Amino acid sequence: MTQQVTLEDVARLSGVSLATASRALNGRPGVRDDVRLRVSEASGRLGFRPNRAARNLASGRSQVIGLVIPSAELRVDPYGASITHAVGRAATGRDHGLMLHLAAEEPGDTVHHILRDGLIDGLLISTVAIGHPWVEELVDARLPTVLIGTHPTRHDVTGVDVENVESAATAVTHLFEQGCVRVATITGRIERADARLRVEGYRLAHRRAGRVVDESLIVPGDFGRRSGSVAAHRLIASGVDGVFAANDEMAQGALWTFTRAGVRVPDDIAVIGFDGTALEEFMDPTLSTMSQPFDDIAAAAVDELLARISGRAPRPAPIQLSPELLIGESSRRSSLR
Amino acid sequence: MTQQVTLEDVARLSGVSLATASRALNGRPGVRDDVRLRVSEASGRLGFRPNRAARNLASGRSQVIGLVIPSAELRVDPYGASITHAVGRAATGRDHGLMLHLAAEEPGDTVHHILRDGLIDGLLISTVAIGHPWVEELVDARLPTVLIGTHPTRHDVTGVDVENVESAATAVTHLFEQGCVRVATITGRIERADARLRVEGYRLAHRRAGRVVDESLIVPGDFGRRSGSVAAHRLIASGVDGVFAANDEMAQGALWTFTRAGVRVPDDIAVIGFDGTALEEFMDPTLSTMSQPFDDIAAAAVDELLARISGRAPRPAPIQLSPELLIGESSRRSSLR
DNA sequence: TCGTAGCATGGAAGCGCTTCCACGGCAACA
DNA sequence: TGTTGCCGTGGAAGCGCTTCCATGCTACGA
Repeated sequence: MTQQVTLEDVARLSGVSLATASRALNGRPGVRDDVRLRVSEASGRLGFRPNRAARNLASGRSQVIGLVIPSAELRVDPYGASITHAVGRAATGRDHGLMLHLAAEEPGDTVHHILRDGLIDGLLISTVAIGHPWVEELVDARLPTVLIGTHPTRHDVTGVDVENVESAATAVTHLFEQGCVRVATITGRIERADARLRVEGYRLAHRRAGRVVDESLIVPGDFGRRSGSVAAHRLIASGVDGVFAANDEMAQGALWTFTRAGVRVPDDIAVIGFDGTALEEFMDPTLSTMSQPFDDIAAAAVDELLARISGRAPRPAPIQLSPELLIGESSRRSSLR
Repeated sequence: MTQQVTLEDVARLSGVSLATASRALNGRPGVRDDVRLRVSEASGRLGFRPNRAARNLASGRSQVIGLVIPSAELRVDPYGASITHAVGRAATGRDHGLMLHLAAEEPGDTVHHILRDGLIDGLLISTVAIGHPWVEELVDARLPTVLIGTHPTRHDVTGVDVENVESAATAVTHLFEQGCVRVATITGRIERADARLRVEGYRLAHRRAGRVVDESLIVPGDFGRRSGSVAAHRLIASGVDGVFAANDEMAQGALWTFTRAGVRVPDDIAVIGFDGTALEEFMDPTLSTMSQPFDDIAAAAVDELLARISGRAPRPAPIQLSPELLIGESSRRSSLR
């Protein structure tokens, strides 16, 4: 019903065999130019749309890649939307479709679905999903896979990520440069590699500045807005004058708490986040952040995945990109410079 | 490579024919219970994963539906993420995959991609995409389609939406109840049906309250945060004490402008939005809104689409759901009650 | 002039599954 | 006991495409 014009029709109309018609339309070599033209013209005239399923079955490739992202992330964290968006663009730009797999909490079920859904050539797994036990199963399945993010333990699979340590250090150093002397950090879920690496960057910045880290200022969070708010509460009494939150959501939560508590940002406490998901405009104050190059990350991830799918598989090696320091009002202390 | 266990292996191991094995695994009638059990056991033992492409080719169904959503929407408007998320859940819950189609600005290309991608059984088109000229092409393609939202002109295709007029009226009435006497509205892109319907609701509320609409208080916006901010600027001098924004993004933009300008919310001006995409917590002040039942919308849309796919196609009729009034600080005027 | 390489083309075999149809066996009926 | 009918099963024909292989042709060099 949806399909009726088949390759055979095209072949017949252009007076060639199925084989030739197929070759002509797929740009395979060994077809005379005039024939190719005739076929493609016939195809156009008939409104031929190749049946993907058949092509997939015959060729073993579907031209579709999957993206696994935890259900909750897409809903509440702009990071998920940003990544999804960027991956979608990247996939489309490379003539591939994108199957979205929302990973529920229940483990096995998801994996089963994804693998059974078989019709994907490869899989992209978002950071936020890494650490879920079922991710292991996926990675172990014989399906080309690339992570978006850094896996805490496994190095047998390629991950594309921002350079977390150096970026976090940049953020903290920026606070130092604004005159902050006592800088805290609100961490992400510490099981996650990126969360740990950002703490490491926090330490690195201190080391570089010749300062000593006050361990009590490393406050655990979970990347959620609420946890940023809670952490901020704890920090108000601790005499800090700068806060580096491991993502923008927590930074926003902290900002909210500070504002409510009458703490002036950035004058009393300067704040900087990470990700670049909070629109820099239309917040009060606008948020400083390390903005992730989502499009570049997605492009790199998709390219890497396609390479693996087509067998051009270099050995797994992390790909790292650099975020950009965006200075907003939450950390700009003109008075203190 | 990714696939090696075929139905034939399962059939052989369980000592039945392909036909029976297929029937057994698909729950088709006409298979003795013990045979069915034997087959499913063999399937499990071999780790059989049916090849989707083959199944699709043979059955003509792919168990995959597509979601079209404008590229930009997913990135900047939480509405897109919310819808995508909800649809993903709904599709998965009904044992269907979800292909994500990010609609670029360029028209033809997108359509071509989507249709060529053929391997979807049906299509969901998000509100935000409605109005784009290429949507017409999609709707006209012989592919089951359901809209999420209301199409401004076409009624030959089913749409699932919130009851916009009544909901908008509820929001505005709520402002009246808080003591507002001069209420403005910031509209969405007026080409869109929902934008128009919400203005209609705004008028309806006035009519019900026996008030007359001041046309100058109907300020055009485009659903973007910035336009809310710009509109708010215009409104500050107009002596309004209440604003109904056609979505939360614009409400947030307005809130930002008001706060910057020293206008107290809700005391000077009360604000209410629409959508429920702004987290009600962690804003200052927290935003009142008409919260859309995203999950219900998605479920209804997917169900409707699946019905059409399987031929159980009732004639196109809009399905309408009701949002919920969530009262936040931006409109709660305890002092005035 | 013949042999041979090389190219464009067609034939046909699948890819792995679903499903129509025919068949054999059994129970229920006359 | 013979007939009818149903149920469970297997055979086999595709679904629409890709691709291997064989074929015929042209063009070239010997």
